[in-house]
Amino acid sequence: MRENKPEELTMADIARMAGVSESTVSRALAGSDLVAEKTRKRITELASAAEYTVNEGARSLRLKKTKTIEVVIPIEQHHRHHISDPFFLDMLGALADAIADRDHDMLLSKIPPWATDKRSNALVSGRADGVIIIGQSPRRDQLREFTHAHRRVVVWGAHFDDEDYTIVGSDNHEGGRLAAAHLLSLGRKRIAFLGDVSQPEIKLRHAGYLDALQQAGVAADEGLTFKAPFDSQEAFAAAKILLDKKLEFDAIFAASDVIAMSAISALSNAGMKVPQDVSVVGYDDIVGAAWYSPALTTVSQSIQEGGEALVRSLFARINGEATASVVLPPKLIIRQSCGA
Amino acid sequence: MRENKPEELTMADIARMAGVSESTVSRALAGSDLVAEKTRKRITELASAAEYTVNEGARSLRLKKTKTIEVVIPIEQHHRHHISDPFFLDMLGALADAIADRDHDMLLSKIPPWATDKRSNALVSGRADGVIIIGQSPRRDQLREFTHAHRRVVVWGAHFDDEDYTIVGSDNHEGGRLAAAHLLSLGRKRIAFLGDVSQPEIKLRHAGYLDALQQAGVAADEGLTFKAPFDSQEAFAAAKILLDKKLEFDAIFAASDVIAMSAISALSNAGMKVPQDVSVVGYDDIVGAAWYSPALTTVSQSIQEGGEALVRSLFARINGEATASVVLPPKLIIRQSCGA
DNA sequence: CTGTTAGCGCGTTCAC
DNA sequence: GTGAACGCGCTAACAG
Repeated sequence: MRENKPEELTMADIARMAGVSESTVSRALAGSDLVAEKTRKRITELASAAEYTVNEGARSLRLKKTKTIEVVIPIEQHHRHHISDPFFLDMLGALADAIADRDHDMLLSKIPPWATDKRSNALVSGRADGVIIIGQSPRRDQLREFTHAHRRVVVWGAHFDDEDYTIVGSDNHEGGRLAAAHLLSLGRKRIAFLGDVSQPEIKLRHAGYLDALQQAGVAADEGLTFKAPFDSQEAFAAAKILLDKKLEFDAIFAASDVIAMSAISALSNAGMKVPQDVSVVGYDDIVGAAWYSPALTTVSQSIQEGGEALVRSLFARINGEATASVVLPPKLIIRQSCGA
Repeated sequence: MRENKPEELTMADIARMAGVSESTVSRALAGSDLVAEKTRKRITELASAAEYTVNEGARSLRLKKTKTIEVVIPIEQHHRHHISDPFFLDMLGALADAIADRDHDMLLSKIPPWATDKRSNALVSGRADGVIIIGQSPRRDQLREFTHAHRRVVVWGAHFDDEDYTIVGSDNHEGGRLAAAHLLSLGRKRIAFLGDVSQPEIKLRHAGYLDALQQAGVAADEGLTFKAPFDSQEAFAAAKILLDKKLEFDAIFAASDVIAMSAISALSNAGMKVPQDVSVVGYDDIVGAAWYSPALTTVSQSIQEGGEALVRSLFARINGEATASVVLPPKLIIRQSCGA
């Protein structure tokens, strides 16, 4: 196996080969017009022939820019079963595109930067120019402290009036309202809510759901709200409780598509039909939603735009500009799980 | 908003504050025992009080090690619909853990390193110490050329005798055999195959399926093999073709769980029951598989171990050790979609 | 045990 | 237009 080691080639080598100084090579490769057109051409050709590439590390050190963005995303493993909501992969894809478009690298981390037990904060250790955090962590205070201490940070999550950092996210309250309103318009009145309201985004979706009920003059039944975590297995369990308690209900608003699917499984195992017996609407519009059986009616978050907005805001902050939070409009996608 | 800028603190600053030389600070922070216990303690405390962190960029330049691993993963968007097989997220999570365990960073890229149109190869531009490539690309020749030119690379994929790079993956042939054998043991004989056999891994699963048929003395019907891509939408369409052609079949072996789920949707839309009318087995054991309705019988790839094996092999190669490819044993997970 | 010196690979003044 | 010198922040070799 032939072993090329072009990585050992340095700018000085190219300079020597071209019979010019390092400075000239540097300028030529940077496309500076301070260098004669013909020498520039000669140098660039020589460099590419030698498969030379500038050492980004050295360049970063000199320029004090790493051209990399850190993305912190809470993909965690639970026992043997992983919580792997497709939402995260979609978001990751969107971010990867937006970051690559700006010619930067993406550093992926599962651990929030304030958890200093492992590697230190990428921002202060000079490994990244900015940080995107997906989701307000369970420890809100730590997130707040971090965003206060560093300006090159944006976060994806729910909007609250008391947060003063830049946050990008969809209008969860409106999303919840849309879902419940749709269910109500179909004549459903006993709508169960499945989702962990201790999470900011879910809390807002729940609030929107309550508002829709109120607007429709339908009394909300506290007993129909289930604090189900974003985990298929436990969502399934929660749905079973709903059934076992023999509560009267004709619809389910699930805080995520994964929860919705798990609930539908539980229902069908119990012999109940969706949408005939109960209507179900999910949240996220993950890929599987359209091809589930029945196809899932759900609230779409336009993750693509979300990722782009996050990256745009972050670069603005890196450039010292002021940024406002952005609220993306959710969209109700009507398919078959509601029967209309 | 108070703006700390600890990132501007340099080692020289700490040295000055402590009244020692930079070298001593460097040694102290590195935990070297060449420095007196008490001065070391004084320095580390001073540093952490000042919220100083070593600049990793400068350190990398000096050490010629970046402590970061590039992961190339083909998460692509198709029109409006993304191909986001949960498999990738699971793999990403496993890799993130294995890489973090070794105190390294993870650079995520969607573009293979040989596509030089955008940023250059992270390996030669000194942004990463090694590369993990998920999946043999459609351009096998480019992958081969790349692996021949660089030694610090491992790839996840299918094993073929003619490949001479280090490859980690599960035994796809055996997986396919397991799935088909299970179906046959249930008395199913007309087993359709749904999967894109132009992909190496799928091709092997198909071969295993054919072997199982032969071992059982059941004639394979070429007409039952469908070249379905790994995309929910198109898998759904493929399943419909199967139905529309009114082919006689009593089972489906799908090359992925996503395909299996799509197929089940198509079947149930057509009024066919799973597993009563047709048995279905998938591949991957993604999270949703267990909570799907019916719960999916599938072949599990133990992605967790796969990720660990990839990283272990890569670090071995980085250290100059020779590495052999590793084949992980797949496991049949029996649930309800086969009726047994 | 500690300080001094040197240089990792590059971009950028400032001369010529 | 081009080159020489300097330094980004750090670690390692060499003295002492």
